[in-house]
Amino acid sequence: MAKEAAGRARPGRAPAPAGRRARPRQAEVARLAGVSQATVSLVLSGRDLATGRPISAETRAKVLDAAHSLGYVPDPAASRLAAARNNLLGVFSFTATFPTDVRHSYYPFLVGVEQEAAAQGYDLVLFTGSSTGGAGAGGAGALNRVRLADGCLFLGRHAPADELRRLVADDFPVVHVGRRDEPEGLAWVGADYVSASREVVTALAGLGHRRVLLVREDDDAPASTDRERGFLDGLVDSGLPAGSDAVFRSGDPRHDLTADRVRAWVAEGVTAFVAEETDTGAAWRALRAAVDEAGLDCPGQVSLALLGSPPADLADEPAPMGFDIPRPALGAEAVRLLAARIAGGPAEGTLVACAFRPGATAGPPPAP
Amino acid sequence: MAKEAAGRARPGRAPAPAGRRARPRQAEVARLAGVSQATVSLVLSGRDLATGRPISAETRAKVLDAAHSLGYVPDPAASRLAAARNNLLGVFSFTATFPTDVRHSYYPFLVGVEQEAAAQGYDLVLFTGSSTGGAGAGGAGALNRVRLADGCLFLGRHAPADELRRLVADDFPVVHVGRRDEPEGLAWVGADYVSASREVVTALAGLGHRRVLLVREDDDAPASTDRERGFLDGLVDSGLPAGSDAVFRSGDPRHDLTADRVRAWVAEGVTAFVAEETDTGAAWRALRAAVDEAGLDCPGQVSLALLGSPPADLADEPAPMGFDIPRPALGAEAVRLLAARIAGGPAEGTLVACAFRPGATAGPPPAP
DNA sequence: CGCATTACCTAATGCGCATTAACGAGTAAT
DNA sequence: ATTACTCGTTAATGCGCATTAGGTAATGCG
Repeated sequence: MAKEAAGRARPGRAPAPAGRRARPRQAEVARLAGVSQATVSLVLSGRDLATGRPISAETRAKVLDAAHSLGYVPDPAASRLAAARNNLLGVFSFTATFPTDVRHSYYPFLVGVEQEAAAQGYDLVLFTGSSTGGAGAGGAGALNRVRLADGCLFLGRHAPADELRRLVADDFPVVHVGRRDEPEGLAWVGADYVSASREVVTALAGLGHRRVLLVREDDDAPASTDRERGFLDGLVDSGLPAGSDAVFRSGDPRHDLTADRVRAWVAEGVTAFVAEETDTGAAWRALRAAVDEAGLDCPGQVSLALLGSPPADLADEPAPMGFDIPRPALGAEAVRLLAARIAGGPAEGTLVACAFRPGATAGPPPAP
Repeated sequence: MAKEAAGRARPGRAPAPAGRRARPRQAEVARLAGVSQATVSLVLSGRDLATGRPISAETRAKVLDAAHSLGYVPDPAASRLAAARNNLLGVFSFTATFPTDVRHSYYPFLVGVEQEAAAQGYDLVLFTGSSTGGAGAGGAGALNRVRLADGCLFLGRHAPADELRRLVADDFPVVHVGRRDEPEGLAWVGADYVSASREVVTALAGLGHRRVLLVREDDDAPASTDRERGFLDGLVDSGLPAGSDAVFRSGDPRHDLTADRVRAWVAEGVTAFVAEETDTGAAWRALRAAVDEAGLDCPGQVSLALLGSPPADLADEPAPMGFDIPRPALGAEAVRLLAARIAGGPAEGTLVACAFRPGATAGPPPAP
């Protein structure tokens, strides 16, 4: 393995790619402090104190001073390559981040993420779904860019299962935001729709309602399924009939949910309606419209509830009974879980409780 | 530089950190394809075609096959280390980033930043003012953390001049969001308040107003100065008197701007009032309140305009005439400028045009 | 006073990839 | 046949950092 002693050429890197050469390396710090690069590494990583590796206070000070005066910052790529960590947490979003309607869900989440990340000593790397930067080509291995960070959060329903699976299989710390069973061993955090929905139904029952109807769309996402389950659980808990006629499922609520139909239900004894929350809020909109058109007074003659938050454009209307997804809390919890994963913790799923919202659309049922 | 031939120890890395060892390296691909690692790198990066470095089709195919069958994905950390750049753009905010009131200005900006960054092939690193991650201590050299990125955007008025100066002096690519003259050679992007303000005045003049008054706070930030200049320019352009009595400056508009004073101005012939925009919106609030209290009908008896966007809590009132800062555009422009800086471009300042907003608070002056 | 500690520090090495001088094999030109 | 190239591929090297076996004073012990 001896090197050729002869005067071979020296390939390697070109001297200086012109750009900025200002960023100081550990070597410069070492030179300035009059020590070796290894010592600089030891001091700056604090590994000396932690592992009982003795470094004299004088040397420490010299190194620290030199590093500070040079404005030294470790190169994250190098740290990472050297099998350490870089205090960077990735955030990869699959949803279109930009349309205005997402503003209301993505940002609050980010607030929580940022706060908790800061608390844990991490900075954030925002990976953009459409970005083609970095190594792999745009579409295919785009997800691999995240490996630069110590771990990564994934947002949005459309995370490609196979790529995620690969990451998980390689034991790269990943946390998905939103319940997800797909890749085995994937950690996730999600809102507890089941409990929150149950609570809404319980509140309605507590007000005296005996017949409650759920209006939901024709979608089998976990978010929908969970809400229905919670709804039915709530009915059962309150001793109310939870048959299949307690749920009205429609692929197009705007057309199927007519005023006539609402009147018919009311005639049958239904006094409260519950709508699931979706991206578009179609079920809720249809319900409101139908009730209005049927000439029914909302808190007076029928009670309404929404299993989630109202769409942004209806924010100025009186708040419906329902619950709010604690997005900042969700973000914070995701970060906590991710940090735990990075530290070697298990890949578990975590539910975060939603906040019940009494609202102004529910009251006692009308006297018979 | 000859290596010690003697049987020295071999320190280096521990054999295998247990965890993820499954990921194939270029070396494995090379072995499977029966070529060298260098060839794999050349083929996979496509650098052979680009730089005219010829690689036989046969070899290419062998390498590609091997890579595919092994599920090879490049390690971004290694790529970035070897390439001396990391395709990371920093975003450092000095304002409290996440408190609710900033929500409305920070996020739209970030939208533009992210979009343009993605387009340019960069990912984003969000540095948090309070985060203590990384090497340097928290408070003092916190700004140095940003050096981990290829360049950095700075938001907020309170960027410490000396630290910024240091970065600029080291030729670290920096772009400040908001006009700024402080550190010589600092690149910045800002909204063109001068033109936008002038446009508002011109619109008012076009409606027939001959006496227009600017209400501003007692602050000499560029943002305020620019607005005043644009205001005065607009008056001059329209052949209106632009004396010092066209501007009312107050350290505390809430107390100084009374209904009586407004009545007096109106009696003197003032038919339109313009308020500058500030963080708190104090001038605009005071103006609205005083006009209301004076019992003046807004579009009818006096016209009002705001040099900027109304504060978030007044978003539901009728939109005032004025202009909107195109925050996404500003963000995008900032990224473009930063990318140019990284590529070795000059440190220039750039203005982005604001969008005129007709609003509903201005009309023709009342007949005399 | 000689040898074993102890306290501090440094040399050497590799992580995975990109880069480039150089080399071997053809092929064309002299 | 020797030189002059072109083509295709490889060996060697380093990016910046972390890691660890030693080395070298300074100190302890009998």
